[in-house]
Amino acid sequence: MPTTNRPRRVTIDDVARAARVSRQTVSRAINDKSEIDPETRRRVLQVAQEMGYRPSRFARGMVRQDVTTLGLIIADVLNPFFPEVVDGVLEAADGRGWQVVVYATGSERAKELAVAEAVPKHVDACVGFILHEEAIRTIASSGIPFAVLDRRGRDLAVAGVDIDFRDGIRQGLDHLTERGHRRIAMIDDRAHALSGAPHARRAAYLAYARDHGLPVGERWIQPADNSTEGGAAAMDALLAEHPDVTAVFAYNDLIAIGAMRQAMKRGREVPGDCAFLGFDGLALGELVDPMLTTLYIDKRRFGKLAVEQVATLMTEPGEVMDAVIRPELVVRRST
Amino acid sequence: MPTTNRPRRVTIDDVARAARVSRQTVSRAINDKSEIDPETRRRVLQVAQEMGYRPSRFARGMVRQDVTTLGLIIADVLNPFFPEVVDGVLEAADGRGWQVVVYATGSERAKELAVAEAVPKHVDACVGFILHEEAIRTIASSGIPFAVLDRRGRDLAVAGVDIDFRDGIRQGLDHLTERGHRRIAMIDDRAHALSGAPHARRAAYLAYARDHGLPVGERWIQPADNSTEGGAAAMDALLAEHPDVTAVFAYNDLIAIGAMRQAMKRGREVPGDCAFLGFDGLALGELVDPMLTTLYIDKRRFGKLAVEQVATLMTEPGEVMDAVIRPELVVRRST
DNA sequence: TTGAAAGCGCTAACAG
DNA sequence: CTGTTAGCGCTTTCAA
Repeated sequence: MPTTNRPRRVTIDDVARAARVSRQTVSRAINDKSEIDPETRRRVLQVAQEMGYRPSRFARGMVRQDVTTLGLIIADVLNPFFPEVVDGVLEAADGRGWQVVVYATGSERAKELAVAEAVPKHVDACVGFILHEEAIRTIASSGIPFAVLDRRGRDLAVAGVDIDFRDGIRQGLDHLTERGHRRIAMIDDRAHALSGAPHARRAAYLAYARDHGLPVGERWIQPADNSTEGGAAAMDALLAEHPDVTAVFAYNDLIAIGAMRQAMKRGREVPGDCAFLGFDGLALGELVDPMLTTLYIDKRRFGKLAVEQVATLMTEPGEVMDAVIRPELVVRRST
Repeated sequence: MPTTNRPRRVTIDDVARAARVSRQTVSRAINDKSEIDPETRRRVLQVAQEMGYRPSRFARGMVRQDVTTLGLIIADVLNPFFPEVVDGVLEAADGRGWQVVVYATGSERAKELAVAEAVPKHVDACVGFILHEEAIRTIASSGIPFAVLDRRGRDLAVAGVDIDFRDGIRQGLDHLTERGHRRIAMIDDRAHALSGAPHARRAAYLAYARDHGLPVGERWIQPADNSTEGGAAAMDALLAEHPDVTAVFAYNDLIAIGAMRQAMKRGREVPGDCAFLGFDGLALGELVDPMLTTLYIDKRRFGKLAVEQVATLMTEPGEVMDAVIRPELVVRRST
């Protein structure tokens, strides 16, 4: 067996002993305090370095209650919607000196629940984009300051940010009908539709169609996976069922782009034969051809607002705040 | 003044006292241990809930040394290169039950140094995409397990992943020369060029041009901001200086896309008048028109490998590993 | 400038 | 099933 065999971590006491000083003095050296002889400090630091000493962040955190860690729950970093939200959150957190721990759930129920269970043990506060209400409740009931990133009008007693989908969709569909469109289909996010979560986009689309006497309804809603590939596949299905469609309103830009490209591949001219309207306002929308008309939402602000809410909750516990983000129609070439 | 005035946090002892049990029993209830009467548990949980008790993660971490927190340093989430890296890191970390704390530096020297200084205090291990060597050294010397995400062939005694830019660029430029191109310009990342960090892409481009007698060199390198806008601006500058350019090799896909679109706006046909070659292989490259030829690198794997390296370092301290990612030429329509 | 004592809040191990 | 005893590793008093 080896001569040295200590799985135990090197502690401040070990260093103190080796440097022949009190652990207090080691602490002073490590933390760069002033009340210490420069020479002593040098020696202590030297010894600490050699021994590979690293202060335990738990022991330190225990006595100085000053670091705040924020949990950030998102669905999927690969969906370009989220990096912008994350950026807003990181910036707001950084401004407060907070650490940010990121969790991705893929919006899967089991994963959301698992994260909801674990998160409160590891962070001081949390903001999250969460589909399943049960997961939201789990976090809320843990008692940590918490804001949902997409309250979707849920009347839970939880702080959060709402996006005014209804108004956004009115803007978007007004725009399409003004351009003369009537057979406006919707390509929806399948996972969202199946989750049982409130679905303002879908509801607003149906309500608008009804109120304006458009010849469309449930049967003009085509489900899709949340990706460009999903949008493409859904477009094929849509064209098969409703070849006379003249405009498509998509759940988001990613799906819209996939659908639009597929339509073009199938020989449709955009926007001549079929117009496309997205939702989110991804940077991506300006890079495709034709550039995508979309309902822009300020995703960085979205993230920031949620952080501001939990910041308030840290001082004003129990407060239930809300904030609303209003989408803005950005007309480009696809409509 | 208010009757209740306790800024002090509710501790396990407070709950124990209120529930008239030992704090051990409270601990058992909170942690869902089996050795406890269900009725006692219920009561204790109830009291804890009412008092707003939340276990201190520091105190807990102190006695159970089981949570591992990984620091992840990136430049910018908004650059689509990073979400993929982050995804790989999150997945690898999640598989090990690790938490991930994310820091964005914008590759700015001051910010990188600040993060490098702070990170070791807050995490157990770290992987980072860091431009400035001084920041790398700071983290390395802190003693935490650490792997750089982009070692760039630096001969530091630090674990990390290398990307074989030299080979990638050979593949890319071979492809362009086979297509008959000779006046191949490069659009470079200005910040990288100015940082003093090793710059394999630039070096490989120049070496290739020299070795193959291409009529280009330093003066055919145009600096750009790292964005599509940056690429567009650089393309204008490039066309002004070298109107006879027939192909552009860009620092990355983002810049390539910006440059390509600008060239088209200026009346150049792509790839007829001017071909474009990117680097990174972003999903984005398939969405633009024409689709971008690029040197694909597996960014998720990139992140994963780095995590594997620090995982090894946790058990095998001091080991200096490396891994290499080889770019792969993906020929699409822009060349 | 240095050291000794006193906890921070929690759980593991053992005893009852 | 429940309580008691020991720390986990560090910093903040306070004295020397």
